[in-house]
Amino acid sequence: MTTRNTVRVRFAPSPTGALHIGGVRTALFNWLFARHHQGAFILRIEDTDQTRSTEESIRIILEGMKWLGLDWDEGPFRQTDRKEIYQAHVDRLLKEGKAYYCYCTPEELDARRKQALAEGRPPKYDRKCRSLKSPIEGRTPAVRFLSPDEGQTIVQDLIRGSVTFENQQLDDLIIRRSDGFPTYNFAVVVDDLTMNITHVIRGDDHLNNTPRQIQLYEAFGYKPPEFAHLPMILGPDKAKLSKRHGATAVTEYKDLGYLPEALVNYLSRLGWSAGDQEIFSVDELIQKFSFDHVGKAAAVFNQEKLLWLNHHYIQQADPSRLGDLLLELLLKDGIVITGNEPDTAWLQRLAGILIERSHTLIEMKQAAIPFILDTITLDEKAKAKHLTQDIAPLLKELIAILKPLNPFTHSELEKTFNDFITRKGIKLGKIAQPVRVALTGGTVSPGIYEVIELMGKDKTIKRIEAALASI
RNA sequence: GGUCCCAUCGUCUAGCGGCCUAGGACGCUGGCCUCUCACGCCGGAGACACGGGUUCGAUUCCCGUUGGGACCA
Repeated sequence: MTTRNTVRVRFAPSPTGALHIGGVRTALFNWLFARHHQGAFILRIEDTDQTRSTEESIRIILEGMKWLGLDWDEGPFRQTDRKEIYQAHVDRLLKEGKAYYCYCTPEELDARRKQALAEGRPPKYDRKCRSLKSPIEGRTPAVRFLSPDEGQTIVQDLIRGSVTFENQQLDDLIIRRSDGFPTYNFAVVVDDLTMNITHVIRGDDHLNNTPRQIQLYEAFGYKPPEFAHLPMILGPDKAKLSKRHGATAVTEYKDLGYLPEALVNYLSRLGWSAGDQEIFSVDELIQKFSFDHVGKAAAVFNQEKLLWLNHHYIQQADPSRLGDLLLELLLKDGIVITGNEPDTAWLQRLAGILIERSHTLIEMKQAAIPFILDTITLDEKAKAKHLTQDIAPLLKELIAILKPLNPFTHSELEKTFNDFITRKGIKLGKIAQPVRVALTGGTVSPGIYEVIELMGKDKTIKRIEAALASI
């Protein structure tokens, strides 16, 4: 193993809420890159904001990652466990004269900023405290990084090429707040360099933070890692994706009946491509992923396409898995009671006939209900249209024919129905639709023979009788 | 406001100077199939933001404009 060249990447979410779509995409690209290069994927929890961080969020994030199959090799590390490390690094910069104490209060800073603006000067920190000879009594200082004020800092980005920042534009970053906590930009650098991260892959909302981070690496005498800033994911209104755009948390997608592979496939194609290919297995993604084909422009999240992919993966899914997932949802809704589960093989067959019409597992569950429940309610419109007086005699006759039918199978049913309509001189639709309404309550269902076969003789006859009674 | 980023069909994207009368996918739409709805199959509408350059030749390179976005404040 060539340690020197081993790729090490990390995903570093803040546990201040659910695991969001944008975060998942960042995690996914990191993970794909790591797996592609047989490197390490490290999970780090950025929980220094203790007022907003919760254990519950951490749990939800880990659960979401597991659900998607994004396994990590190291961690989860927590920033709150690493306070001494940040402290040591602050001390080092202080000792080397690369950082200094700042006693300015937010009010003072704000006043001077406004004044600078009013006088037409850039609102940059004026380094007032740098020349301070002794501490100001009664105040706890923050620590600022003494950043170079000449020259340029160039970010070499794997996606964007080189991006140049004038050092003059960057002011002396606070690295430790007066409450003793390290600031975000500082903690990230200390973490990434102590964890030997080789590639920092994150959203491009961090691009502007990058030059100051590079300066910190240099102050510590380290070579900065490679950077790759991914384009943002937007809502349909082209604003940054947020809660008001509907479901944004991974757990919501799970609850909505999406398969993890659909979400992974969809997200992988948001900002990345491999020619005309749309469908990718995880192995293919790992094999084909590279930054060469990651785009620069932000991408709008498109529910419809996700739905299409979900449908695709439902159709591809293993029947036993679908049966299990279906059962899980039915139990959750109390449609099926524990201890009274339907036969596994039967459930799998049921799932099998429902997949064509199911874009989500929830749709599948809905369509499964008439097959499980003892009684159903007929849709009023469907009933009015198909369960009419003139149909009643036909249904009665049909019951008489079905009762002795054995075996009660698709092919036998098809034969029976064909004989029946030939004898009656009617089209199949004339009888199939009323039967469909009687059996499922509505006008939409899988093929009528599939429905009848799976429902079984007893239920079929009972329902047609019930429908007749309601006419 | 300052800094930085971005710009191909409604959306995701292919395109890395001539293969482009711009390809694929979702969505939309016409038709076929058909016991309903779907699935599937066949077809259609639909884009290089604008203006300058560079070049024999620009979607592709450069500059500007416009329009989005992010970060900081």
